[in-house]
Amino acid sequence: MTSQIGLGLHHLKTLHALRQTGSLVEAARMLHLTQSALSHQIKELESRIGMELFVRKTKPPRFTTAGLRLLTLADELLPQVRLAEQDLLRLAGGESGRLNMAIECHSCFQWLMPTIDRYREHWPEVEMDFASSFNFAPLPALSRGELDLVITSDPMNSPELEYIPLFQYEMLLAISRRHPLTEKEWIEPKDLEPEIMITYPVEHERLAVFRDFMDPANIEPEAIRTVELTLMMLQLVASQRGVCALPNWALAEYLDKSHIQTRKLGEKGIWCTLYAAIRTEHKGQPYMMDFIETAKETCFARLNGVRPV
Amino acid sequence: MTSQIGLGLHHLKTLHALRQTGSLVEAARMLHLTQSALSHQIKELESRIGMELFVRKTKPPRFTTAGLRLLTLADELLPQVRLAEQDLLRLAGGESGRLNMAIECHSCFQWLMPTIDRYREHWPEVEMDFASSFNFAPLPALSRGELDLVITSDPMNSPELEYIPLFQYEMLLAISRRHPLTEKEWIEPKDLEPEIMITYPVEHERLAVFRDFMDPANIEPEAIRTVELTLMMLQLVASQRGVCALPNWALAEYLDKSHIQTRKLGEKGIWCTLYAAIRTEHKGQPYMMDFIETAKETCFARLNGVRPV
DNA sequence: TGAAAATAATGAGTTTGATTCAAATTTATT
DNA sequence: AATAAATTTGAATCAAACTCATTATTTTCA
Repeated sequence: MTSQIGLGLHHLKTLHALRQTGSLVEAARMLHLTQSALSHQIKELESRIGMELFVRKTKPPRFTTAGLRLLTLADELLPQVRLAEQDLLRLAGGESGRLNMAIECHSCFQWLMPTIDRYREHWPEVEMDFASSFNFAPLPALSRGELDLVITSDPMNSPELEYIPLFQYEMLLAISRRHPLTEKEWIEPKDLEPEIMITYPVEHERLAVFRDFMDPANIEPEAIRTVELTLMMLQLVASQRGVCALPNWALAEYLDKSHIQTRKLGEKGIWCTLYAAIRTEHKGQPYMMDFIETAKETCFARLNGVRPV
Repeated sequence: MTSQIGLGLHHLKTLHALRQTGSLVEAARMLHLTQSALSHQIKELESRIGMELFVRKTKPPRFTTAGLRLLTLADELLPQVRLAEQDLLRLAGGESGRLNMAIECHSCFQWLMPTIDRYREHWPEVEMDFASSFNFAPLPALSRGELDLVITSDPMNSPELEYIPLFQYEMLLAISRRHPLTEKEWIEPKDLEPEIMITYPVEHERLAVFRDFMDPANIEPEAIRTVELTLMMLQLVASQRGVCALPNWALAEYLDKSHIQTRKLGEKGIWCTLYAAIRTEHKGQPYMMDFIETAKETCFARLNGVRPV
């Protein structure tokens, strides 16, 4: 072609990720590349079209007209590419699998439902189901083949299981805005000693507040109260009946509406990784990997505060 | 990304060109690559998605479902990419140019009009005009700066002019279907000695039948009759008033309707290249190169029998 | 404001993937 | 069956894209 810019899909993916994350570092993590790679890539593209694509001086980068034009293109193309690739996978993979799921992290319903909706459109023949029981250990069930996919934040080592990281999130403490701890920038373990902790009804070790924060400091809360629903937890917190630790993205939508504030757990905060656990034999299966891919995309698109890998 | 096929725009361009040309050789020429490159490229892609994209055993390749799916994608994406690149060029290039055109090949109106229509949508500020006079030499006018673009099939050497090849076409002899020469597979120069040649009213040397076919064999036709309109030429041929030589693509649409047949000129046929002539200073100017690009695309899309470069 | 941390840019070197070349193989043509 | 055309293949080449290590810039916060 004569008037060639030499635009490639990777350019569009980069710009797309850059807008979504707001920084090269994060975008790079999302794309499994180095920040340097993206920097070079964009610079090269800019030199070819003879213009800047975004203004670097601002914190979330501000895109120029040219950059915005390419983002528009990315928004048009990438989904179409995605659909085509799904179609090809289905054509090739052929076999329709089974997808019995369970979640360990109860807040996950929030993004799991939209994920399933999107996924079902392209894999109509995949049989999906939920193991909704609250009181059994999903990972052993996965090993035994009763389940096919488990969303979990603490991998349990096993040769037959494979853990694919979905994203990272921060565990925050939710407190009433009238709570004395609002005075503090971040929470120390001993701050929680006089508090009533509201948690999901799962084993102690499964909860990151205990496992990664209070237990290491050898601190116990005044009391523990378990509730099954996130919304109810927040009601209790708002009405000063206790405090609770929840993922930042699960809290995000309630911060404005309710009388709740959040604080970091420890100076650096507690960061967790959410994984999709599957049996090793399923690794690489198109219908499976595509579900995970869809899940990731859904999360990054809908959840505030989550980070790649 | 997890379930990555690694599809690239170059794959889509290749498939697209393959469908348009019907063979790897031609597709490669269209993309300015070797046919080997395309072969490797496709094979690699096929191995990644685990299926064949087209059946090679047939003359025009028959695409598989997977191949068709990718072609659908190509039809969606490539135009969008094209538009975006045009927008970027315009954003960058800024200056709106002038485009005074002239054609030496009279049949060219057929594709020039659609080209201009498409082009104007994206370069509304470029001022376009035609030098429609039939009896002046366009190339000198181009040198003098009176024109900006000339469509010609015989370049005249000059340091300040640049020739960009658009496509190749075959010059065919059009004869009545009751004409005795229909007996022959292909035409020899001496076959034309007793014939009345119908031509456009331009200089003898400018006509490929004479320059490349009869002159070298030192043969003259019985008589020469000039007409300005292609359609009238064909009417005369059909009613046995003479024969004429025209580009294959100009003839294509009349072959079914009228009582006309065509024959190759010489065993191998006469192949001509059509060029866009511009002043060297304009080479690389976005608005100019993009016009030429649009012209090429229009031709390949609308004209039967033309070949890349 | 100045020091430390985070983020981005840069240059050199490396890797990977894409392309070419030359030769072999297959397919079409006479 | 023989020749020509198109395609495939493998090895070598080339260039784009990436990483690593370093420097520069920006942001944060004491």
